[in-house]
Amino acid sequence: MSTTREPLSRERVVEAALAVIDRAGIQGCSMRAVAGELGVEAMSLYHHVPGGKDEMLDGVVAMVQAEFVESLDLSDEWRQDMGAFARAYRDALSRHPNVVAMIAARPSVAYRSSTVLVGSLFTSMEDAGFAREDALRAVRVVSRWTIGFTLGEASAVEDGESAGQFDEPLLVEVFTDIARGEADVFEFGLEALLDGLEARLG
Amino acid sequence: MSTTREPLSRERVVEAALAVIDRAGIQGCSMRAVAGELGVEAMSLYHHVPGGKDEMLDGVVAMVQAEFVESLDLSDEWRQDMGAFARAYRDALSRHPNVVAMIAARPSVAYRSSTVLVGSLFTSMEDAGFAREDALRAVRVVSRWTIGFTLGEASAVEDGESAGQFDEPLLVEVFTDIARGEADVFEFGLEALLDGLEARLG
DNA sequence: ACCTGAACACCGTTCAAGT
DNA sequence: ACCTGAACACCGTTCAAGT
Repeated sequence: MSTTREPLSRERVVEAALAVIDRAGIQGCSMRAVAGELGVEAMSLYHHVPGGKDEMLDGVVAMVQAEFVESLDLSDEWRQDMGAFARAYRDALSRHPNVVAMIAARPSVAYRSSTVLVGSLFTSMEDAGFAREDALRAVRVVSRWTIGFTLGEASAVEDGESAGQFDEPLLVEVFTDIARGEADVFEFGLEALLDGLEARLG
Repeated sequence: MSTTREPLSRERVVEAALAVIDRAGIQGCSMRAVAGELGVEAMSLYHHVPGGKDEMLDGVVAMVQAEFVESLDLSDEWRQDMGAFARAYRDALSRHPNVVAMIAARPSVAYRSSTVLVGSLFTSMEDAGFAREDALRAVRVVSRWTIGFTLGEASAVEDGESAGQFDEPLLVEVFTDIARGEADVFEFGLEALLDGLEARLG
């Protein structure tokens, strides 16, 4: 431990919270634990996150979301961009599996921090010939689907380990499959969905 | 309040927990609150739910899931059954919006209580000519998609009320749309996904 | 057998006090 | 200005004790 007294800040608090969540889950993310991560007392956090724990967790969601948005290159070709969006989103969420459920429960925080992205996808689709209404729906369907899929995936990993406990052969098969990883199921579903959207063009 | 001393049971405890969750959310579902619902002290619950709060919440998920599975009639025609499955699932989850996030975080409990259903969908698809692998994937994709969609929908209702707070016109539009209800977005996405799956036949 | 009172080790948060 | 000690009102859970 260095004695350097880097001063606390909103960003450092949120970073520490993300580190604790990645390591110990949301359950383990008490104000006291985050403070401990920073070598500080719990009460100090409130000076930088006045809204308390809720604001801190909102900050964590926004940070993960921002990481992902910045990592994404768009081409203005709707199908490619939709695919890139879904795959990059899944990648980002896989790096922080314990955050996925938080994102799912805070869609407005997620939308807010990806305005540019959603807007770009939306105009790409309109340019390609989708009805305005369908473009709006499609963006929401794909982002929802990706969150939903990754959410299940995040909690399925631990469940997969107990596949043998099922007495129904089909369930054993399903959960063994899950434990092997889900990348191909994700691709299968994504392509099916994009095919279905493409059929609605014009 | 009658003085009838209907004895406590596992089922009554789980029912009371569901009632509290529907009314006050998961946050409000403390052991003390559930006990209060039953006119009993918190410590009494442990005699009927030895695993404590976790087991109680698992029971709530299983109960909502069972309600839904029992309400569903299947026809053995895969596309119709997939659609009926997704729509009935969304309906059931809409009746208990505060439970949706719990289901998303407990996929194994959900699967366990719908073995028969998953098995039936699976064989319908195989009968229709889907490869075994694709049928497995398809069942998972559709159930995930439905959970993910409904999850966002459940928390979007409250978010929709604050649509005006966004400074980006597109976001205002998106969230106003959400507040109006999402049935048509659900139908749009579901039909697109089923179209995409159908294209993979044979 | 079923229920409970008191207690333990936690939690988020407040607020007056320290430097 | 920034941090903290002590305290408050909660929480899940244990266990010996009551009926």
